[in-house]
Amino acid sequence: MGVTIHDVAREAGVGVGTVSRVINSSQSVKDSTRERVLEVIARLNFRPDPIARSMIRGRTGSLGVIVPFFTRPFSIEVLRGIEAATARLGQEMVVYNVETNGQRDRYFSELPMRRKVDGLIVVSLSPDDATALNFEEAGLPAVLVDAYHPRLTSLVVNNVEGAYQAMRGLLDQGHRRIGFINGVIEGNFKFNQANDRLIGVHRALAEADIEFDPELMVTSEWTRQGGRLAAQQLLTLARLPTAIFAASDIQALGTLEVARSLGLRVPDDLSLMGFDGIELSEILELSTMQQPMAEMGEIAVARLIERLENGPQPPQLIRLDTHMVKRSTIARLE
Amino acid sequence: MGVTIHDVAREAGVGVGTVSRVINSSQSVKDSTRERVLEVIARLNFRPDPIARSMIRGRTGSLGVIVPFFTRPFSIEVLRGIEAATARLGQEMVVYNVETNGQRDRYFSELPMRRKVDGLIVVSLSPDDATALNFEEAGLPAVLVDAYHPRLTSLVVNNVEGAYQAMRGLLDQGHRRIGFINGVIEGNFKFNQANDRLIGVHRALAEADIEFDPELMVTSEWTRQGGRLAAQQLLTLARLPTAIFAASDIQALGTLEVARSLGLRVPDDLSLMGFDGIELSEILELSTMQQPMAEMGEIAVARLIERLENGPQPPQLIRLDTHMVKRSTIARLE
DNA sequence: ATACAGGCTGGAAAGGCTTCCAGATAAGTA
DNA sequence: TACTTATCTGGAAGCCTTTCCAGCCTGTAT
Repeated sequence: MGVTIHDVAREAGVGVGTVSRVINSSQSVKDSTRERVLEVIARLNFRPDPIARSMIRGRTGSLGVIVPFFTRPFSIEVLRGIEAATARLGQEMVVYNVETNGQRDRYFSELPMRRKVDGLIVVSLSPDDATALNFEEAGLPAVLVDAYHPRLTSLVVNNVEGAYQAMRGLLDQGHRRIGFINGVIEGNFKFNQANDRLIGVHRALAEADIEFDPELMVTSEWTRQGGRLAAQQLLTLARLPTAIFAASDIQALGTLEVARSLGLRVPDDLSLMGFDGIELSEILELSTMQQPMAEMGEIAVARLIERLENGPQPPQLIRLDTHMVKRSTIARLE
Repeated sequence: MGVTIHDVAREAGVGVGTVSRVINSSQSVKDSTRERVLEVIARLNFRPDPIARSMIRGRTGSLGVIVPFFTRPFSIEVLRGIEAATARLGQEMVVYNVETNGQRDRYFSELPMRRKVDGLIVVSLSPDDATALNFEEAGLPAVLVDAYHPRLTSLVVNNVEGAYQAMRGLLDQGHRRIGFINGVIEGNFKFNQANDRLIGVHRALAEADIEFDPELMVTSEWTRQGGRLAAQQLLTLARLPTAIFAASDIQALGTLEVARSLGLRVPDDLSLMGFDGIELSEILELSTMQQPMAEMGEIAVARLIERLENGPQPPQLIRLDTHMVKRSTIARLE
């Protein structure tokens, strides 16, 4: 315990510089010397202290992830991709969970100061201009996943197109009266997925020449309970929708529960389409729009590391595709 | 960017020692001095570098979690508790996911060397003696969750009692022919939850004066697919069981799926009892034995921090209780 | 007026590594 | 043999804090 580079140097009869060069596999060390040092390192079971290393290198070897409600299936899937990529690259992943606006703001403003992580991945949260600038000035590379800011590399799914296709899936089965449960607009931050999905819905409707009926659109939280509340509203309308598109699988689950409790059979009485493609959707046999969640995590790490190795890069907007996975919650309307 | 304690000292016309004392709120600083320094700190937006700090303090402010398949619902729930506790204490949580024995062994042997975390929480993995000793010698405090080692503080659920009660729940409903799907024994490591649960099953059976029928006990992996395989075996027996107790909810899910595909109605044709109490069990209306997962995570952090503050403590075995939550997958056998 | 205790303060040392510069050695050239 | 060049190597400086020790300055007791 506590064996340092000096101990190794003394024991091997060389200078500390040489030991350092061996550790960092610099080529300008004579083979015979290298071997001697290596032998001592092994014998003493020496490991360079990562803290001292970061101290001088200015890199910690850790990547931070700021993620709201990290136990949400969506977050978990993204985290899975991030973890896989960081582990592969010998980096560590530290997760900053946010459940309140206060927490979010604190992390946004504090993290750049304490340089405890080399880079930041922000999931499902779009920083405001001041925050983005702050990241930049502090020299903390950041990439966004499922969120967007013009100054930061952002990974998003084509929400407009995804929602459009989801609606088309329903429309193509003959549905005309389709409920839409959207996610609630995020705090005071600008960009959000919800808006794009709404646009896609409108486009599909317009294309099918169906007039948008406001009472068919309900907004709720991105949760099971939110889905329940929204479905409750939709499924007690005087004129029932024959299908519902929920902006997330988790809201679709809530819808499913309400439908069941109301004695509505899915898909016979009600067709249902989700969004995300979390594992639950498979278990529930829920039709959905699949997002490449883990892949987004992996790409985010790759971008971050690239930025770390090669210095500042122009921000990039990376748009990935969703695809429909048809399961058994959709039926043709006779 | 890059403002150090020296800059502050110069700007405030004091020595670095004084600035340090102000930062660390030592009381031996004259009020007038303190204010002057504080003013400069605010003006320069100075934040002490956490790396330099850990360098000298020997504490990093991070806790590591070694967890197998961290996306498993069980792991996530434990992680949730850990995250909540660490965040509350201003610590960071870094997660080391393990998916192979190699990974596990590497983390076990490497982590104590690189002192990147102040302490370790090991979930669902029981270290062997050499590893436990290694932790000790390296001075890395570790606590185990859902795992056990005599030299380490361990948090477990009363698996014997839990399994016993689960079986009693079934027995009390008149079931006599009960299948048991157990989890597979973990690698070459000694302690495991599976064994205890088996003991509980035996006890309940013995008490009910039922002879143990080996063909009713199947072992599979702790996964959905494992559950499917086991259920497939159990539900194609010549004499079908009227109930099944699965050692985890996730295996119960697999069982549910096989039952459905075989045209067996749950609970009419087959009663089903799970173990864990993950969110999915609620969604599926699955009866189960609830473990206090998040709570285990919180307690683990508390113990670790206590150990960190107050120095070595004798290892403790903390046993928590499970409790039965009755939902709709169990019916009385007529 | 002198001595002394106590409160504050400055700054060197330490913590473990990497990097850079200069020196030493070996090899090559005239 | 004398001189260059290339290859290796040693060790000091530096990264940014905290801590410890010594010194300064008051105010108080004698």
